[in-house]
Amino acid sequence: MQTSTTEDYLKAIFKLSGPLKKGVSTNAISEELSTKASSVSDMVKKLSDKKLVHYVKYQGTTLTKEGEKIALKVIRKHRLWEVFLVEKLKFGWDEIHEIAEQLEHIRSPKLIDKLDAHLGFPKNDPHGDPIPDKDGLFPKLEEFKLNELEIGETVILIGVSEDSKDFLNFLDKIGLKLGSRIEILDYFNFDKSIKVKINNNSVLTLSELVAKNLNISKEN
Amino acid sequence: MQTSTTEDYLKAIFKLSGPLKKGVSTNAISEELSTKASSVSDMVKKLSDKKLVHYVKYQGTTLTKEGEKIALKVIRKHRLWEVFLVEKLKFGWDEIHEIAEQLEHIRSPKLIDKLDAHLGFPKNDPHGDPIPDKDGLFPKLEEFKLNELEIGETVILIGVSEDSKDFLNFLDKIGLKLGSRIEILDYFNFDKSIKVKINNNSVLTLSELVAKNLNISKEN
DNA sequence: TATTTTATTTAGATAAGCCTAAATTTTTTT
DNA sequence: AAAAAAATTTAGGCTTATCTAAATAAAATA
Repeated sequence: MQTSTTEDYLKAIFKLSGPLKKGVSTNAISEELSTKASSVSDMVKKLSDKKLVHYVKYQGTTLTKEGEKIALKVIRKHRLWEVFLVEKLKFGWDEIHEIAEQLEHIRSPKLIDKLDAHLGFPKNDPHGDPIPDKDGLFPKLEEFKLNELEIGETVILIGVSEDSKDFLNFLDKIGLKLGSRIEILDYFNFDKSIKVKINNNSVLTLSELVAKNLNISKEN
Repeated sequence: MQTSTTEDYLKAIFKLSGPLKKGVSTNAISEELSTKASSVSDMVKKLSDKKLVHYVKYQGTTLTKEGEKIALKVIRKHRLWEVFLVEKLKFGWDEIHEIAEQLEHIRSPKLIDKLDAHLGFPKNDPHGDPIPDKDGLFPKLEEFKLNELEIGETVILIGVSEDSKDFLNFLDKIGLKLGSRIEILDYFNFDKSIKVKINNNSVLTLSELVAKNLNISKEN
């Protein structure tokens, strides 16, 4: 049975890993949890002993299957409690985070299932974030094509519908990878090309053909 | 800001002090909290440094004003959460104690006030125990023990003084619930057992131990 | 490439709570 | 009142999670 500190670490690592499950730096964790890097070094070593994370010195940390399972349970609890605080207790959505940070550590599977039922099995928390189900699965992401969006939206690349070498090389060249953030800047009707900003960085224009082959999703 | 261990100690001392605010022995505390006497010795010394208890070596412990204030806040939270678990989440009254033991440590004055309102400002928890108000005051109500009555009287079960699973299961088995009507049929002096009729229905004999742990009231 | 800067890890302490074993005080029994 | 028993406290350790300061590795820059 893990401590609530362990749960906080796993949750932080999950959050920082992002959709691509990238390795997380010691400094990033220490900032997220407001502790010192040395404390994090200590702790990830211990989590590694418990097989909750993969950790190689100087090379960042990722969650194991088991670690992710725990993280998702905590996130589920956090978000369900947030729904409770807003829907039932009439809190403002801006004052619930700290309270949910405490409630998320309450240990009782039966409690969280009953809470879930009491709330009508919500799919999202008051901030719009998805609530993992009992098995740690997020409600399925709605997939879009890049050319089905509005100007101003920001999305994440989650796949491609075309896997020719040419196409993949092209994506590589413009710096688009799975998990890349794409912001829609403009849409040119005459040839249906789309001006985008990639990873808050380079700005370029994608042809309709390219846009149609990018599978994207709103952030999770 | 006190830790949840501190809160557990203060709550235990409050409970063990009884209505006469008697000094509490180290052993009694260690038994209540399932720790060793030596740990309690350590701890009460620290609580004394923080002015939460009066402690004189070998002479027992009592709460200070401040210590009692904190204890009452924790008890208030515990009992309000118990109401929530039974009324809103439909838990059985015999399965809520452990969960409330955790919830009672959640820190947020606003949360507990909103919870109180959400529940309709209840005066008693599901076991019938009174809930202290925001200022730590108990609602005044006339309570009796079952073994303090005359033959022929009829009363209502409003609470229990013992919440072990065994006891609650026992009550369940003989059909005693909060609100049950109990008629005193006979009183056997030799072992102080009491013959009663429950809900105008079953007739049985309750031992002195059981009788002492039933809180009853003449009105409803 | 050499040097500087940044990130990370190690070493050594600390505080809270808990434990066992031994010492001491209080209470009970003879 | 003396001896035995019970209750309590002290001494010395342990674990978790934290910290500061120093050492080391990696990355960035000249």
